[in-house]
Amino acid sequence: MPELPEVEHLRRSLEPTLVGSLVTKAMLHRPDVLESPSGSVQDPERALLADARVTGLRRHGKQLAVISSDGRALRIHLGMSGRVDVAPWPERPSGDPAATHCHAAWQVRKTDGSTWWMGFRDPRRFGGLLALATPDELAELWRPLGPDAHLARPEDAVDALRGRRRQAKAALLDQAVLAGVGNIYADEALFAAGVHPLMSLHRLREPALVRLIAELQRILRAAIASGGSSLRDYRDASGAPGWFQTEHAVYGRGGLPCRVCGALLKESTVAGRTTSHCPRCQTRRPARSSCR
DNA sequence: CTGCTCCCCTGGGAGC
DNA sequence: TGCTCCCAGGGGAGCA
Repeated sequence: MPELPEVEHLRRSLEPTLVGSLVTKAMLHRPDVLESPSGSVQDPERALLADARVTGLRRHGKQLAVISSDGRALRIHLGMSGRVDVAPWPERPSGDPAATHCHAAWQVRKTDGSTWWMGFRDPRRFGGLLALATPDELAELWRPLGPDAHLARPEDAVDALRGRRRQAKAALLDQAVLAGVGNIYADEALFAAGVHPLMSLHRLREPALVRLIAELQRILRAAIASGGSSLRDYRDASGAPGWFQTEHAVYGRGGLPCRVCGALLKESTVAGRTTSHCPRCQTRRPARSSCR
């Protein structure tokens, strides 16, 4: 599961293959991973953009959408374990372990005449594909989401958080507040900003909110530049892992010493998710943060 | 509104 | 080597 940086890295790595290309074949191996806003899908191949010319790849938060010239779009959500792979056609041999849990596949032809294979794999099937018939349907789908955590202007992201009576971590994880932040980057941003995960946002002063967003966006940018964090499943479209996980200051480091102050990081459950934070660097009153 | 709990599903690692 | 238990990047539903 990929969070925003992994999805953005995927979007960028798919662009050279997909944008401008023609979808010459679409295959659905597992019907229940494909839905439409109304629920059922009558014509799976058309829903998967068969015969479409791809004009762009858009991302909002953790969701990716393949846009075609006739208005159709396909929303890809990776869930916890989703991946999209591309490889030169013909399709990888069936014995290839990389072909397991491949629920949908495409053949695309680039303008240079080369033919490529693309596959959507998702072992846990928390992700999925959603077929949109028009640009309006995509807009409607994304309307409930908060501003994209990476693309939003800092002041707009601060607006999204300001005044909410919620625990800071719960708010960051809520896609309707700010889109794209998941468990890793929520913990990392809170640590970098010196904010305790249980701190109520409405008790944060303006400078603390500004700092939280600044640190969050800085970390997201750095993670995107690193190709994202690879824990277990995540790989980009060419199968390469990211390496941002080596930069994690708190995520997955419960019980280990804080890299800033040396205190032992605490692990707990916040908003239903495993959370680690530094008891010394992340106070409930971030204005008095003792580190950095 | 907010926060819980439970559920969806498979695979990998730890411990016995 | 094999079994069981627990955990995992996400998100939605139902309930207090």
